[in-house]
Amino acid sequence: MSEEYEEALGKNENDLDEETLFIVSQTFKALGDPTRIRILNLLFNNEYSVNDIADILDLRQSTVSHQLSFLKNLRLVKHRREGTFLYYSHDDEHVMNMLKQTIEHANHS
Amino acid sequence: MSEEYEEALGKNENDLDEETLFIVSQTFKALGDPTRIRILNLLFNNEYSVNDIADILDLRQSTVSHQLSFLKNLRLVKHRREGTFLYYSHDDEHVMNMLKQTIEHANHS
DNA sequence: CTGATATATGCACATATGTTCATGTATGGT
DNA sequence: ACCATACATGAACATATGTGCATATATCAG
Repeated sequence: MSEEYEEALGKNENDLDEETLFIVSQTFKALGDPTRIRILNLLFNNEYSVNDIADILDLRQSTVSHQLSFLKNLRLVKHRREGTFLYYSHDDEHVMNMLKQTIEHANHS
Repeated sequence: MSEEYEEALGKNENDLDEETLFIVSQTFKALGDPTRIRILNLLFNNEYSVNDIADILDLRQSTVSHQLSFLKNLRLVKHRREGTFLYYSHDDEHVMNMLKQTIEHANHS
């Protein structure tokens, strides 16, 4: 048994509390789906309505709406109403930066 | 129809190619599970054998083994053999940095 | 070679997830 | 009030995912 092991056992200094674990996993889970990545990637520079997103990415309206709802619950996107239109935009700089970094990291590999 | 929309339609400058999409989503998916987060978090500073990890995190040996296999396929961890023991350690600084940042981000929120 | 320990792996199972269809709600125009 | 358009939502479905059991493989000691 290593000393590191003995050091780790008992103390849960090395482990994460349940709430942190939940928030972190939810955040990454949001970025773990191709459709949501495409949507967030589209929102990097501009805001778009639900139907705009569906048309540009060739997705069903309901699919986009469900995913935007998911992202909105996690406060990764926000929206602004204009008549019957809802214009969505990103709302978490930290997450958007991670996404950008990872996309770049993936592109030159 | 917005100008941004017209700008985006047709050009897929705004969309990601399939391979990038796959790599990025796989990477984030790896971080989207509480068990894998706990394992990677444990590996921040030290290497541990499979049974060490199972004992410390109170998980089944097969669960840990399965998840390490998952992480190893994505090159997020590597291992070093010593007799019958396999000592696992992290193998992707970029991913570990993202994890650390996100944990800190979650903790003071 | 045998036994003991450490780890990996295939299968089965329960649950989670993503998409679609159908329909509901909301807003504005006439 | 009615219709048209934009979006949301619930249910159903197929697929993906995480875990556990049982078993296979690997390495070493004797």
